[in-house]
Amino acid sequence: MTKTTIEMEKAAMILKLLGDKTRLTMVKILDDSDCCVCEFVEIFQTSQPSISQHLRKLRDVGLVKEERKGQWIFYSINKDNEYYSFVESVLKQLPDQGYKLRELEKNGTRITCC
Amino acid sequence: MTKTTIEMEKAAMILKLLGDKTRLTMVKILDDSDCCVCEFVEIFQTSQPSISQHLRKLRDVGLVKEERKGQWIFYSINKDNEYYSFVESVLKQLPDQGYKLRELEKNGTRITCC
DNA sequence: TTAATATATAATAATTTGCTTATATAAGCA
DNA sequence: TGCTTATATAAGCAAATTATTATATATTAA
Repeated sequence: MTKTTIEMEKAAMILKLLGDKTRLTMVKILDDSDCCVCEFVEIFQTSQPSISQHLRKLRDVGLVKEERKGQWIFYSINKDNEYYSFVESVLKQLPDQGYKLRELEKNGTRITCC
Repeated sequence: MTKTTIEMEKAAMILKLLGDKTRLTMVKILDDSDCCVCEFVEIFQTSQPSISQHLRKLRDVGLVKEERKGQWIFYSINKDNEYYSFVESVLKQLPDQGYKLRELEKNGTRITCC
């Protein structure tokens, strides 16, 4: 175990960030596979700005990082983040969300876009 | 491991609840020892209604329970709660907060009140 | 170059949250 | 019984959060 305890204030900040269904699901999905913005828009059936704003919050604390690939911007978990192990310990309690991406593939929405 | 995964929606709800420094610290403290309201007021140096309101949120989802002892009401972790193991998995990442109660003892604030 | 697509950002509005102040209730004590 | 202490609750308010609408930027394709 590489467990260094996290400060209470920082822990509360991270938990608040994860305490939103959309962001929590995003992070859980990203923990398995990189994803681009339009896929999240499809998955959550919500507006693009809303998705972007959630991603920004995650990015602002360094939990996720972005990488442009042509027209698209892919997000991925930032394993170098100081809170990564704390976040992982939460994520591993959650049910797998891989089916959400598989649904996209079934719809053809995944390939079309990314 | 008695790990039954928690639904995403419920997980987000619990994380939001814990995503407040005061509540997170309360729960961490209660995980070690029962505590009464006036002790929390002392520890967090804030108003009694504010403490009561935080406790109510924790109680409303069944994370903590109360027991009256004469004049005082003691709060404790509700280990029967369906989210208990999820919460525990978070709490065990956090630094021990026992020193906060020991400080009260030093001040005499713990004994005086409870 | 123009149009289309993907994304970010800014401004605004709606909702939620957390604190304060005031008040109510319950128990213990003079 | 009346006073004090511990706690809860209600109402009001300011700050924070989230979603929406509008607009800007970057890339690709025609």
